[in-house]
Amino acid sequence: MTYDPTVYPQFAVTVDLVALTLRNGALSVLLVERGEEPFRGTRALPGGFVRPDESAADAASRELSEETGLSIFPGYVEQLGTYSEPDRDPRMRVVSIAYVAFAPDLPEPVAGTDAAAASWMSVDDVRDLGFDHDTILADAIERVRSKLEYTTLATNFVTDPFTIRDLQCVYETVWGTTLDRANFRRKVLGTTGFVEPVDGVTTATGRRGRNAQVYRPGRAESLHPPILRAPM
Amino acid sequence: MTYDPTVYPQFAVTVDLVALTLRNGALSVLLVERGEEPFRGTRALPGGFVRPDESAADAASRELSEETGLSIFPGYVEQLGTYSEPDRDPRMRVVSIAYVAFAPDLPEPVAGTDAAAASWMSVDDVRDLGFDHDTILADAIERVRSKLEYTTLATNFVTDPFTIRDLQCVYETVWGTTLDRANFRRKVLGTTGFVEPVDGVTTATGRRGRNAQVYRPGRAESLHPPILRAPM
DNA sequence: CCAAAAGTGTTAGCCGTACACCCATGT
DNA sequence: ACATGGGTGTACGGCTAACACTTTTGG
Repeated sequence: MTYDPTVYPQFAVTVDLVALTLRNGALSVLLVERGEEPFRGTRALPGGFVRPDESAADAASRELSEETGLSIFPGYVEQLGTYSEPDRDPRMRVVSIAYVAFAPDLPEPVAGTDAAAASWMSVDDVRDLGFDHDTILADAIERVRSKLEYTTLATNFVTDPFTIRDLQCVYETVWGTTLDRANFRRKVLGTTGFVEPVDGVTTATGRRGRNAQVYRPGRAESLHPPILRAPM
Repeated sequence: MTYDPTVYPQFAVTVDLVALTLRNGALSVLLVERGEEPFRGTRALPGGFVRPDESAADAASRELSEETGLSIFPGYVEQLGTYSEPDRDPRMRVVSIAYVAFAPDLPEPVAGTDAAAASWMSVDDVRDLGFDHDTILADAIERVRSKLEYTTLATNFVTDPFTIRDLQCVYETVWGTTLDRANFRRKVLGTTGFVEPVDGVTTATGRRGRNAQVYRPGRAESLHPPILRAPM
């Protein structure tokens, strides 16, 4: 035992953000192009250092606002996991706490702000991110896919008055499958607290076809029974 | 923007361990009694600093071996989450990565080693741990309860040749419920890859009643369909 | 009228639940 | 013989999957 624990080692601690949304019918992630070494010119997940007086969750929320250019980020954020391989950053020892954010379709980041370098990209087109961010992104995608099964997470991908069909599109896009319309409707409406109807019809304009009832998110957070995707 | 990101702040990084096992028919956790401030004399989760050249997962495995006094820890370890509130350690800024370990019943930690101060305690009897360890333990218990539903985690709580009944006891103990014996058996055997039969009967000695077929863990890691506990 | 989308009905099969029953073993 | 625990059978209710049908709206 040659290790002296009274002198504890020092680490830099960062947050990395996997902000997910649905854009153009594809699950999309917010990426930045790095302006400095290492990995200058390659894409990476947004993120930054945790400050001495804030929690990692606070740092994640702060960075999300800065990177999207929105004063308050309108989605749901949860911790994904922590990545701590000694060589994951070539400069120094960095431990990074990754967060996943789920948001409805957001405006394109505005030039002239911190968010200028940020842009949305379909997760199917993402390859060769800097650091270990390919791994982090893969973990985040697996997280969102499985959380759709047994939580009401899907409501975080649509804006407040939404239709059952909107919800179905979330499931179909994230899972890459198709679902039976009638059965999906019954399943959602049969789960108390998943959605609540708003007493007014919608989308009377522009579209063909009958107008749809609109809903808001309900109070439930977990689904009993779950909505299972096909066993593969 | 008065923050200078070129001078990144320094943190201490630790791992905290929630080692769970089944002892005397109760879900039990490994605890240590702290020998120094802060929280001297109170119980806490085992853990320690991450060293400069190891990942957090390596640190978790190393600490588990040291605290249990076993050269190799015979269970399954996974990351639980990271706890980073600025005031969670009164001495300094510490970010702690928590791990959960699931193990079959292990021998009592041996005196005269690092593990001397460690002991198993039923989670129902645990209160007032130091730091934020009550929160971490609660998160770990919720994790194990939900992972029983949709993964083969239960096999990590029993030693290699086990019976279906042994598995059922894991579920009943962790969930605090009772399950129908016949239906549980069919569910387990009907899930391909959950368990594999060993061609020999068992426990011919000591017990009353018919001898039970013994099984080993299968290759599957996830359960389709899941074994759902009652909706509460 | 036709197309498109929302909403409802219906049926057959599967699965979960509950419980009864038989088999093997030790006292 | 009997108690104890392993293993099997079965019948019923509910849920799911698949698909047909009706209703509403725009072109």
